Amino acid sequence: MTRKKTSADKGLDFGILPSLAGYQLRLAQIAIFRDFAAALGEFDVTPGLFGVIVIIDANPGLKQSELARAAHLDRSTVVSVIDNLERRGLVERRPADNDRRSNALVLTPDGVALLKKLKRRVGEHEKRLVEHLSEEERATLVTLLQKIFPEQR
Amino acid sequence: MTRKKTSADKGLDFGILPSLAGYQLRLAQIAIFRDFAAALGEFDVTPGLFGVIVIIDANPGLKQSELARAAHLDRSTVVSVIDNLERRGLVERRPADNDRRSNALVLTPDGVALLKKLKRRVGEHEKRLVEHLSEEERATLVTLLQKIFPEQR
DNA sequence: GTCAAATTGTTTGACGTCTAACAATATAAC
DNA sequence: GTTATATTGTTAGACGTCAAACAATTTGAC
Repeated sequence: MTRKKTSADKGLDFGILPSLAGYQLRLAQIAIFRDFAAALGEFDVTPGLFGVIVIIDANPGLKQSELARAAHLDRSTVVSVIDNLERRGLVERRPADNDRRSNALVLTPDGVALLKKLKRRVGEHEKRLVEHLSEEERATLVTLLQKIFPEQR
Repeated sequence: MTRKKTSADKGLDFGILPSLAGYQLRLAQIAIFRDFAAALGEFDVTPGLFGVIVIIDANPGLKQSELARAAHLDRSTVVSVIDNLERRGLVERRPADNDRRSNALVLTPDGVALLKKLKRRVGEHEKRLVEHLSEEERATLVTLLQKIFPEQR
């Protein structure tokens, strides 16, 4: 027996949680988000927002719906995300060719410039993230992560 | 060169994202959340809420602040979480001994009964989660995850 | 013992996300 | 060609989370 339920000391009992891969992943995610926010807080950019900017940069002219699918966001969420980025002058909605319903998304020069700074910060963040992993372990981690619900991507 | 930026086909370019461990972790997390929601949607329980119930069960009488720290939630978030669980008759706030500021949290019999059902569902979910991993790979994954920002836990 | 500092639970307001509904437009069936 | 169906962007409403401020209470310094 490792720990009595009724123990009065500060060490809490986490029940089955630590044995669940989903829980460990969630813990890692929370820690990552914290470090990411601390590293990029000055720019008001979350991991999700960073992903959106990278995807627009790599696919100029893509439509909001395509962005939604790529970034695992709802179409309605993309509306407010792009509202946000457009208000900040980082992204532009242009009329799309051949489809008067759609907007073609492009990064503005300011957006491109910001992305450059963000990439440097994210690089440093990523370095801290894998600080206690060897390069081989890092590669293994990525491989294993990709084996989780691969049918969903 | 693997893909032209200006390609007009559906395959989007994800830029540096796939090379980031943080991004792969985020993708896995999103997929896990989806499956969890599908598996437990009927009970209106998220991974975080499940964790809260497990922790209360394993540490009856703990205070809201202790729960907040354990579950990585803000104190103010715990208020609404417990409001929710108390409204559903799953958790009870009792006056704590020796501290008139604090509440001692305990699961009601209904809460204990629900937890039992939840655990079965979560077990099935966890099984799907590691479906494409060998037992050894699963253990490795957990070990590697624990090496990410270990100082934060 | 008194009084400053810390802790606890709470409220309020903000933010990001989702779902459901809608109008405009495009596509497919016939 | 006309008409039904699907897709796109949007709004409105809900939910979960956080941070800041607050009153009640406890703890610690002296």
